[in-house]
Amino acid sequence: MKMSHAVEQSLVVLVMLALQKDDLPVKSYLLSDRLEVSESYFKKTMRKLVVAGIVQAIASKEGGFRLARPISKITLLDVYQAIEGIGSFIHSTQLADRIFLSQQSNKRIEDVQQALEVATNDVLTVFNEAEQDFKNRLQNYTIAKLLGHINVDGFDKIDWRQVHITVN
Amino acid sequence: MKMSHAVEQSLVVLVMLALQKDDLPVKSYLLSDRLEVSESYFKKTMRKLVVAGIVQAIASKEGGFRLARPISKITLLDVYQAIEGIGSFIHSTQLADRIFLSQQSNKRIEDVQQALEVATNDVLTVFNEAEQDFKNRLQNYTIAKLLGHINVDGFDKIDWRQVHITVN
DNA sequence: ATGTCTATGGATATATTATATACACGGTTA
DNA sequence: TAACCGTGTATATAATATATCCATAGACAT
Repeated sequence: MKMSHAVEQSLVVLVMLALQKDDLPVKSYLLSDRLEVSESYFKKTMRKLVVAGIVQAIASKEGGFRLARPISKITLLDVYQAIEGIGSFIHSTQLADRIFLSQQSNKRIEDVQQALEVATNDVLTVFNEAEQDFKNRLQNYTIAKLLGHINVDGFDKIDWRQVHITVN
Repeated sequence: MKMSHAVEQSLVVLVMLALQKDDLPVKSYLLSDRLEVSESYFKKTMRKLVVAGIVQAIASKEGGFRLARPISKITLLDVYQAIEGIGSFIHSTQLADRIFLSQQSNKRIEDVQQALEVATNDVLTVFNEAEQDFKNRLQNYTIAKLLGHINVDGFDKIDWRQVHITVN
């Protein structure tokens, strides 16, 4: 159970785009070079962010990627789910139901069996609650919150399209 | 990012062993048959629980597996970590440090850069906190708690070594 | 409208992990 | 000591993550 590297890569890219001077689109190879990942793989990752409505893609000369909405409306959960999907990371087979089926009909057996099904269903409930705790924490942090130290609307912007980092 | 089926399987097995009559060891093929997994794979899973000190293995005729400690001292986190490992599910590459290295020396650039590193490190911090939330929830539930409905020390025990479920 | 450069989508390849199987070995108990 | 069980190793298969290539479609500048 490991989280994809694409999640961390996406978050770094979003921080970069948030600081892009004049909100100009940045080409994929410029970003993938800095991240030290292949451009092809990077573009597939970015596509997921496009589908999720987090970034905007411009297919044209002088095109590239830029943010699709304000960083105050992009949570860590949005990014996580754009990459990992919205489903749960617990695949719930109905294991308990198959295990405790009784061949006999007997009042006491049925009682034990029902209690067992309750117990095993509770296992899934607890895991789902734990996963929800995880996701709730991610939802409480936006990119804007992470960049709280930086005056994003000020003049400390960077033009990633230049080779060297510049400040206007 | 998916959790292994072995976690759910392990928990079901622990519930079964907790209800085993007279705490007698249960052979692996009896358990793997009920779980509908291969015996070989199942034994590898059980080995992890042995190493973690959760179950005890008896290699002998009339041997098998039984619980190594009381179910009040086996948490869902113990089982999760026995299968998935102790480590984090976030592989922390030091991505941020490689991205924002500046070639120039400039006071304002250094300031922005430092803020960026703070921001990207905060990303990892939040994810680690979220993971900790997940694990804290699991640690708060023991097998005993899940079986709260059942009188475990009473007479409603089951002998999984019999083909049919029996109640003494 | 046309040309240019970009993202897109499909096909495919490789690496890693999860799941599965077979078997020789050693250990424990009856 | 004999019988049986878990252990360890080697190996196979499935699924997924990561990576690459290339043909195509789309947007912008002119």
